Amino acid sequence: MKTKFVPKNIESYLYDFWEKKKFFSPNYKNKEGNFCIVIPPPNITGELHMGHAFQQTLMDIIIRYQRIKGKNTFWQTGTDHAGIATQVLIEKKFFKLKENRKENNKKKLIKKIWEWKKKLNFKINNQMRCLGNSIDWSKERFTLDKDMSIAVRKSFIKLYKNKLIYKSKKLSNWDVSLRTVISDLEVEYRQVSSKMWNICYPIVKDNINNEQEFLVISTTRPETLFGDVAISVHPNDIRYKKYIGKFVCVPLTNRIIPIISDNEIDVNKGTGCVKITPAHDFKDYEIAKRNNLPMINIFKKNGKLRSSLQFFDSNGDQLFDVNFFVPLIFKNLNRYEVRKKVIFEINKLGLLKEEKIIQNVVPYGDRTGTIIEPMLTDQWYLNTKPLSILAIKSVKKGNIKFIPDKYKNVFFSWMENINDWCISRQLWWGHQIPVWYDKKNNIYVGNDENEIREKYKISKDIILTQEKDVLDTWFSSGLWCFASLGWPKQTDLFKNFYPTDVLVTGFDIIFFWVSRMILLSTYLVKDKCGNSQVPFKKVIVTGLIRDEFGKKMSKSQGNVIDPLDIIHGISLSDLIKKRTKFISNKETIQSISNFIKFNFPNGIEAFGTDSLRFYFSFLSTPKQDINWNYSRLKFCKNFCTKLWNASRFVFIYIKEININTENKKINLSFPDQWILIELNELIKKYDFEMKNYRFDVVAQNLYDFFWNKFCDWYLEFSKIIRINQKKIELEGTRYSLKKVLLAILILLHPIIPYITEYIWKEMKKIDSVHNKESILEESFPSVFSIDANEKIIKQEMDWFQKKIIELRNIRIKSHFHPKDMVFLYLKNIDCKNKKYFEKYENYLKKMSFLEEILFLSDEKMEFNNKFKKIDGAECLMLKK
RNA sequence: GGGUGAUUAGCUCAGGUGGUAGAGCGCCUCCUUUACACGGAGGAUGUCGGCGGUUCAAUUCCGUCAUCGCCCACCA
Repeated sequence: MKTKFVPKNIESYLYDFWEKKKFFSPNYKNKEGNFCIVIPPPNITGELHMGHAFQQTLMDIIIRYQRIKGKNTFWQTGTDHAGIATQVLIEKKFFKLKENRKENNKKKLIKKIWEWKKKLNFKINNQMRCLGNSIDWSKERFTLDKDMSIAVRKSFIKLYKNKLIYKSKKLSNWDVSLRTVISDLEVEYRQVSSKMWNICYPIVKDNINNEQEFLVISTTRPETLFGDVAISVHPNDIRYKKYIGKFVCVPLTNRIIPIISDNEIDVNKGTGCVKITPAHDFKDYEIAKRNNLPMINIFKKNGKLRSSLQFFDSNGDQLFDVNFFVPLIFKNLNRYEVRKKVIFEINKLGLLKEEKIIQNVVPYGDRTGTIIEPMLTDQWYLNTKPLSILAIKSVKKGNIKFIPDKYKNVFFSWMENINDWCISRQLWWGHQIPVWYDKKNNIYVGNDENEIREKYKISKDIILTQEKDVLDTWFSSGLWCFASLGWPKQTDLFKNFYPTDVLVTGFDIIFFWVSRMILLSTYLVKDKCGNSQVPFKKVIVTGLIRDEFGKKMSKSQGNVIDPLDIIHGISLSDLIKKRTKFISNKETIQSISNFIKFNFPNGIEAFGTDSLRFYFSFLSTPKQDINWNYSRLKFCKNFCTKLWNASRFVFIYIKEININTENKKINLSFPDQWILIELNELIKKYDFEMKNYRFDVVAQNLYDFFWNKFCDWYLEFSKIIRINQKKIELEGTRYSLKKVLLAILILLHPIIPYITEYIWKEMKKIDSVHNKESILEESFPSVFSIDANEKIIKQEMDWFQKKIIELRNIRIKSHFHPKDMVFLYLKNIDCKNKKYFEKYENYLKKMSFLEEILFLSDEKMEFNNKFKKIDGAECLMLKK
C-alpha cells in the first residue's frame, strides 16, 4: 500500500470493477428479502447539484447497508423529461423566442431536446458513477420512454373511465410567456410593492336632473376594467347600501354594469367597492358564479388586449364576441402598456382619484418568472378529492411513514384541502394526452386511434385528431415508482420490489411529487386482494444544502458548489469562471472573484468521493436547512487518511507477525477483549441508527470508535504487545487487529465505498482466507462472544486510560520530555489502586515511559510538596 | 392570517424515553516518537434565547414571551 492516500488513484477503476462484475444487479438468491429504492429522477435540464449528490449518497448508503445485511437490493435509476423546464431551456438556448411555438417548428424543437437529453443523460450518469452510486445501469429509465407512455395512457384511461379526469372551462393560471396553463403549485407568490389606483365609476343617474355621483373603486390592475361585469359592495356597508341595484358606467368602454352585493367583500380593504372581473381574477370568478354574472375574456394568449371581447355566461359557455368596447388606441398593446394607457386616459377624464404604493402579493410562474394571468381556458383536470381519501388513509394507517415525522402533518393539511389538479399543458415536450376528437368535438379516450376506431366503430371517413396538449410532467413522475419497475406489466422487478421501501427526497417536492405519487399509486395499484398499494413504505425527507453563510446556492448568486469540484478539485481560475458564468453585472463578478481569491487562493483541493460521502452522512441531520461547512469536509478527508494509515500499520503488523490465527483457539489479552467488546457495542449502535436513518450518528459512532478507541488506544496497546514478543499475546492481537479492521471496513463501506474496498483488497493480498472478490460480498459483522466479564473489562480499561492521562499530565507539569524515562513514586496508595497498578504495570510503564513504579510508605521519602495526587496517593515523577 | 421549525462553546452543529453538557473546526502549551504533522499529548471555553410552571432533579416535559426561518393561503 502506498504511504499516501490519493483518492483519484483508487476511485475510477474500482467503480468499473464493480460495474463489470454486476455487483449492483438484483441477486434473487439472497435470503433476507428484497429491498428497493427508486431514485427521484433528476431533470434533464442540468447536471447534478449538491442536493442531488447529497440525497443520492444517502440512498446509496441505505442500499449498500441493506445489501451487506443480506437483502436482494435494487436501486432503480432514471431521468425526468421535466416538461416545462426543459422546453423553456431549449427554446431559450437554441431558438429565437419569436419563432418558437409555430407548428412547423415542433419537429425541430423535439429533435433538439432529444439530442440535449442524450448529452445531459450521459453527463448525469457519469456524475452518479463518480459518486459511487451502486446502480444497475441496465435498468435505467426515462419518463418519456415507450413503456412509461403505456403506463401513462393506462392510468389516464382508467381515471377517465372512472370519471376522475374531466375537461372543463375554468379560470386557470395562464403563463403568457409560455402560453400554457400551469397548476396551482407552479405558481409562486411574491411580496412586491405595487401601485394601487382609486378610480371613479360614474353612477347611472335615475333622473337627469340629479347630480352626477361616483363610486370609487381601488385596483392594482386597472387594465382589467375592460372585463368588468359588476361593482360589488358588502350588503351591510352603510356607505354603499343605497347604491345596490343601481348601475355604473365603466370608464373608457362605456358599458353599463350593475352594482351588486356580496358577503365576501371586505369593507376595510381599498374603498370597499370592488370591480368584478370574473375572467381575470379568481375571487371575482367565484363571485360571478354565485351571482350569475357573465364573464368577459379581454386578453389574447400572449397577454395582449383583444380587440373583440369574448363574452361567456356564468357556466363558461361562450355567448358572443363584441368588438366595439375597446377603443382603438388600446389595440394590440400588452397588459402593462394597457395599464399605463388606461391610467393616462382615466386621468385625462378626471376620473383618477388617487394613486398610492402598497405592498401586495403577486403570482409568478415558477419557471418563467412572469406574472400569471388568470384566464378562462379549456383544460383537463384530475378530481383529486376521491383519491386523497385513499392517500390519507394509507399514511394514517402507517403504511407510509414520513421521516422526520413532522412532514406527515404537512402532507395531511395539503391533502385535506386539495383542489382539482390541472393536468394539461399547452406544450410540445411531454406525454400527449390520449384523447381524440371528431369534427363535432366528441371526445374519445383510448390507447391509440385504431383502438378507438375499432371500439367506437368510427369509419375511416371521419377524421379524428388527437388532443394537442401534453400532460403535466408530474403526472408521469407520479407513476414513477411503479411504472419504472414495469407496471402495468407484471415484470420480475415489479413483482419483487413493489411497493418500494424507501424514498429519499427534499421537502420542496412533497406536494409536487411525493403526494401525487401516493395519490396515484393508492388508486391505480392494488394487490391481489384489491388493497391499495403504497408507492413506498418510508419517505426520508432531507434538508436543503445552503452555502457557508446559509444562503441558497444559485447560479445567479455565484455561490454554487459543484459536487464534482469537491471530488476532483478545481483550479482558482476555473472556479472563478464557473461561478461567474451566469452573472452579467460587472461589480457582482468582481466581488465574487475577490471572495473566491481570498477564500480559495489555490482553488479547491481534490477531496475525493469518500470524503464527500462521509461528510454527507454527517450532514444528514433532521434539519430543514443545512449549511455547507468546509472545515468538516476537511475533517472527513482526514478521517479517510487516518483510515488509510491505520490500515497500513495493521498490515505491517500482520505481515511481520506471521502466525496463522485461523481455526485456532485464540487467547485474548486485556486490550483485545476490550476492543472486541467496544466493537460489539458499535455494531449494535450502528444497526440501530441505520434503521433510524440517522447517518450522522452512524458516522459519529464510527469515527469515535475508530479514532478514539481503535487508533488512540488499541493500536498503542498492540505496539506494546509487539515489543513484548510473547507469542500468545501476539496471536491474540493479530487476530483482533484483523477482525476489528475488517469489521470497521464493512461497517464503513456503505458510507465510504472506495477506500474500504481498496483496503479490503489489500488485506486480502496479505492474508487471504476466502475467495471473495469484493467487500461487497462480505456479510455484516456478527457480534463476538467474549470469554470475560465485559463490565469488569470496561471498568478496568476506564481506570487504565484515566491513569495514563493523569500520568501524562504529571509529566507535562513536571516539564519532562514526552519520551524521557522516569521513575514513578507512589506514596500511601490504597490497596485497590495498588492492585491495578501492579496488574497493568507493564502497559503503564511502556505507555507512559516509566522506568519503574515504586510504592512507598510514609516514612521513606520526603516529597517536599512537589508531589501531585493520584487516587489519594502522593505521586512524584523523577528523571532517571 | 393558519401551520411549522429553530435558538446549546468563537464558528458549524449532535444531544430517542428528564439525573453532574458533546463533536468537528478554531484557540493556547508541548512533541517531528519506527501507521499517520491530513499526526500525537495536554489544556481553556457554555447561568443549553428570556421568564414562569411540573419534579427530589429540566438543555430535555408544559406554558409564555422574544428573535430568526420555512410552508400554505392572499393581485381590491
